[in-house]
Amino acid sequence: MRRAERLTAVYDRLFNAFGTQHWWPGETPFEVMAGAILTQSTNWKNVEKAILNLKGAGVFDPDTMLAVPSARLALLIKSSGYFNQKTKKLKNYLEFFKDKYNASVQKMKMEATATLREQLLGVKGIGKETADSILLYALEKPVFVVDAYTSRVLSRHNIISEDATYDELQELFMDNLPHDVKLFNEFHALFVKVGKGFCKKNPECDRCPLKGI
DNA sequence: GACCAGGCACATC
DNA sequence: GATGTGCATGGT
Repeated sequence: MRRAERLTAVYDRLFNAFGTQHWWPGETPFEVMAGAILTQSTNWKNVEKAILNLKGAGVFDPDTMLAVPSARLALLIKSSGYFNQKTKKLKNYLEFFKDKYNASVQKMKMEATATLREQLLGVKGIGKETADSILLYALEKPVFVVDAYTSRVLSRHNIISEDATYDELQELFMDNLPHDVKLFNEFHALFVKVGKGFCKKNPECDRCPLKGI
């Protein structure tokens, strides 16, 4: 089967099994941006607590967050783990967001995708997955987000090599699927869904919707 | 009480 | 370029 057909088959099976995932689980683009950093190597539940804390403290907007002393910010996001590192990362990002785009999502969206990605990757603490998550889920740019689940699920089902790189995986999707924001949004979310569930451990793959694909 | 979670930067070879 | 390590909480 051709690459494109194979990927479409994967998508169809996942979508038929799990349906719409309603991602990203954040209310605003800014919440997606902050969440993308906070969820690095961290369970989303722990991130939700951190975001609730930030909202509860009344500091969940770019200007206020930048002004909050790092020690206090770290305490507020404690539940998300790596809190000292993430405090720096958040502030680095917020400085960039404010300096370059006046903390305006609308202004940011007007910039070319390739330029945005370069700029995001230039922010210390923003790597490929975080940059792409912000591009797709906050700015609605057609960029495929790769993560540990994408690689795990696809390699487990012998669709890609176990040691395929981020770039290789991203190209696989970008070269073989229409650059559609809705499709990329749903597809990534479905990988997380199946990765957390049936594909987590080999034995459970018996009931995996991707079995035998 | 291990083990892992929607990464990333940095050091070292 | 590949490989190893620190960062840290909370759920299973």
